[in-house]
Amino acid sequence: MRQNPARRAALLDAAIEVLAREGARGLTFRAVDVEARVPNGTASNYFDNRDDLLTQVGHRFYERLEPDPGVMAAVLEGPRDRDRVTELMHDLVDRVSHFRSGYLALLELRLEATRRPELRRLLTERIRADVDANISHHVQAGLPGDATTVVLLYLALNWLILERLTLPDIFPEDQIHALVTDVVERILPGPRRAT
Amino acid sequence: MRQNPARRAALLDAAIEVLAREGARGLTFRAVDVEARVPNGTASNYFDNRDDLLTQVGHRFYERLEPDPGVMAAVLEGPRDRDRVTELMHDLVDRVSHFRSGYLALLELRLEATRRPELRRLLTERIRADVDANISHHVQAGLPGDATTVVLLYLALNWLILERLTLPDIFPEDQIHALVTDVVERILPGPRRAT
DNA sequence: GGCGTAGTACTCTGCCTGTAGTGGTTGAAC
DNA sequence: GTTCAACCACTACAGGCAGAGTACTACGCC
Repeated sequence: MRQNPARRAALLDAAIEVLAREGARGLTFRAVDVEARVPNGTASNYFDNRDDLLTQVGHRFYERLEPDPGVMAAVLEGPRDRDRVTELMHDLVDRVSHFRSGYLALLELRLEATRRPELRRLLTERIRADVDANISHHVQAGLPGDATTVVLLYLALNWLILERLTLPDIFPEDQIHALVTDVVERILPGPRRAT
Repeated sequence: MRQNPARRAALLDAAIEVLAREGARGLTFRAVDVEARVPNGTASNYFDNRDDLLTQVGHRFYERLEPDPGVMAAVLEGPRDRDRVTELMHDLVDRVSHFRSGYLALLELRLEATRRPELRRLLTERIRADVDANISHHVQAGLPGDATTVVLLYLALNWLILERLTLPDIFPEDQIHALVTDVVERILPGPRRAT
């Protein structure tokens, strides 16, 4: 089992791309080797088996999603009203949508988690932490809405992104934007701008 | 190319089960043969190739999801207020959740649609029709809320179901129930019971 | 009796895994 | 500064395995 961390990370990033592009069906050691432009058999040297690979991909995904200090700090600026939340949600949706391969890979992992207990444990832990972090961050930033608000935004926006990335013609691009605004308006009642 | 419609349907139903259980990775002609308890090579005789198989699975899925007249009629009974909507949404979530293999198979198909234009066209068409039908049905039944309401319920509840089916420990079962109520309460403002 | 299909059996192919072996690089010890 | 050891990249290969597809036989229905 080789140890070179940079190479391991490169292999995992390649695996994310393969997952998104070819699906779970296409995720083989060989495909990872090719995607990472690395000699055949390299992935075999870094991962015990497919299960090991998938679990490490899960870890890697969240490693790459580590909080962006800039974005976090930006939330603390500006007003704390509903229009601000709308802005933040637009940013969020756009940011996640732009990491298309990552998002699709995560969906593949979710489906794989259905049959791999260890992967399921990992994803459950990370996603729950993510939701909790969103809630406390939202509340502590003094933004309007409670924990339930944040969870409902999480639900609706996630499916909206999924729809956008898998079947983009269901909701055309301009409608997506309007829908994000609608989501916040309906889920977060109250005045638009702080009075 | 064999024609027997009953056998074809049985093969497609088997394919749905395989998709849900083994994922897109496990969906091979052989696996379908085994699942349908049919001799090896049969699926080869019924489908040109993998693409053909997947597209027909998409058709079959929606064939099986044809409107349930009983459920449709039930909506027209009882009051037309928010509590009624909450009830209906609870029923909906439970009904869809119970067709676990179908829902998971559809998710697999969505991801496959990312790389198969024909499948994407098919799913786009059927899902858009589904959303539109939900909207007109809701409005014509005189239930409170407009088209946007229905779309937002669609978004939030779909992700809730996905969460429930793929990572059940994120939101424990009792919380799911409460969340459905929350979703309706927040998205559909107004009095609980008709006055 | 003929058409279509179920069922059997077999081959061919291609891909994937895992590993052995070699050469090179780096880092440490002296 | 030289030597040695450890690690790793890379090549090449063997073995395996499952799946696709197809001839062929048998059977039932019209």
